[in-house]
Amino acid sequence: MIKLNAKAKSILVQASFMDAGDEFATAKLMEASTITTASARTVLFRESDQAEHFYCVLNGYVRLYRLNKDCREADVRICGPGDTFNDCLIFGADRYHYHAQATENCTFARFELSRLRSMIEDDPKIAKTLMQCLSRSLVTTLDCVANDRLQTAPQRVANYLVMQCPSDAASYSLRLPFQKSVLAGKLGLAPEALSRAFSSLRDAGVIVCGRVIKVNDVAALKQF
Amino acid sequence: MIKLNAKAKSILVQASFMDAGDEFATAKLMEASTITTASARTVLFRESDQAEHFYCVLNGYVRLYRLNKDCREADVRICGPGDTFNDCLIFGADRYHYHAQATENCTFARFELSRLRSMIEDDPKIAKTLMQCLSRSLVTTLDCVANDRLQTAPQRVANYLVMQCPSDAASYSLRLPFQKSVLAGKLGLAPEALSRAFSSLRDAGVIVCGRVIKVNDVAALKQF
DNA sequence: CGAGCTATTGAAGCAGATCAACGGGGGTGG
DNA sequence: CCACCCCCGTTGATCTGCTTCAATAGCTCG
Repeated sequence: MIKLNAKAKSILVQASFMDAGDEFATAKLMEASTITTASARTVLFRESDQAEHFYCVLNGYVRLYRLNKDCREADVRICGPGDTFNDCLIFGADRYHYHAQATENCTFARFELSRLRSMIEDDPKIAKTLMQCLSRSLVTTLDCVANDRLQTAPQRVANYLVMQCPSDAASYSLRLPFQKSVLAGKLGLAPEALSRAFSSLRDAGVIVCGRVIKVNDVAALKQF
Repeated sequence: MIKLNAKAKSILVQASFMDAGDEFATAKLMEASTITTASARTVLFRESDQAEHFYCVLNGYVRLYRLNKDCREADVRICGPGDTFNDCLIFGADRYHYHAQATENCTFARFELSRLRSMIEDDPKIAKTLMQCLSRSLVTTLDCVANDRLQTAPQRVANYLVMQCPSDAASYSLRLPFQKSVLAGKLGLAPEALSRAFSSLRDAGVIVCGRVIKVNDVAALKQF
């Protein structure tokens, strides 16, 4: 166990999952957390392992994914700084629903599920906080289903770029916070399909240069 | 407003979303509910309408769906008796995230979001109940993403049939509780694709006769 | 500077959507 | 009660979009 350093603490406090409680509730949660790290490609847990922890990502990105019987992988979610996962286990099954793998060196705040359960019984503020986590996870996942079912590859990419756009900017530049293959997985695409989607957006003023993506006309992307 | 009749009440009590609270909490929830009905094809609310209610289905099936900009529809979830929806709005956005339409004549227990919020603050048991709802919704939706991304049409149908199978039966017969087009939407398929998926399962001992489906070999389906 | 991984591009194959036509069953009205 | 009609479901044909496979180029990190 590593003691909370200043940066981790600040991310944890800023993480939206903390912002519902009052100071007292925040302090209690903070005190119940254990900071852990995982190096790139580490598998944090596997589907149907005994469930033990709820996580809040402080640093890096985590893939949550499933396997089919041919062992092909499909991401169900990518979690970055401030995101929580395993919220569905607090009052749910006692087994993980997916595999989790660090895409790079990562830092987490980790909470024992059993301890969270008893904190919730005692403090409605904490319950509220965790309900907000659950809501966010659910909305994210619903959006994912809708996007998968309604949008083509270029539309998904355009949509992602629009979502990342700082408010009301007409054009902007973005450095991807992870590898393109991670973005492909997040969007439910093969890496090749992502690459082709980017090229098809070139006409709409999207210029890709390594991890840096330049969006010349946000409004045009929204049409896509 | 319609008074709870015996059947509606029994479904509501049995609905898993009630089973976490003690009798007192259950009574409070029951008292806060309004029973409403919707006739076939009624749209209950539309995406980005002002959010007002949390629902528990007592009877019938509801489609939750989104539209793309060409107005093509895609279901994100089908809710039947005992299922809840709009749990993500209790501590979330103040707008609906999808359209909702009754696929047939339906009955619901409906709760005002604002009232639920204050009940949660007062009673941790109710918070726990609603967290279980949220967890169930989230798991269902995660499964949906994973299935969409990992399985072909026949596999999705096989999986659905296996899920409906009474525990450990070697063979069984099922009457679909809704139209095939609803099942198609639930599985993220066009109706034609569902039809073809059924025929491709004929070799695996699946016989379709109108709404009745006979599954001769559940084990064989699990392989699919 | 080299090794290995990441990304791009091309070609081929496949799964599912879409369009169109037809058959049957259930509901409605006469 | 019967007949009609509409809608649901099926089947066939075509088309699009994505995956898969393969080869190559570029990056990153020892």
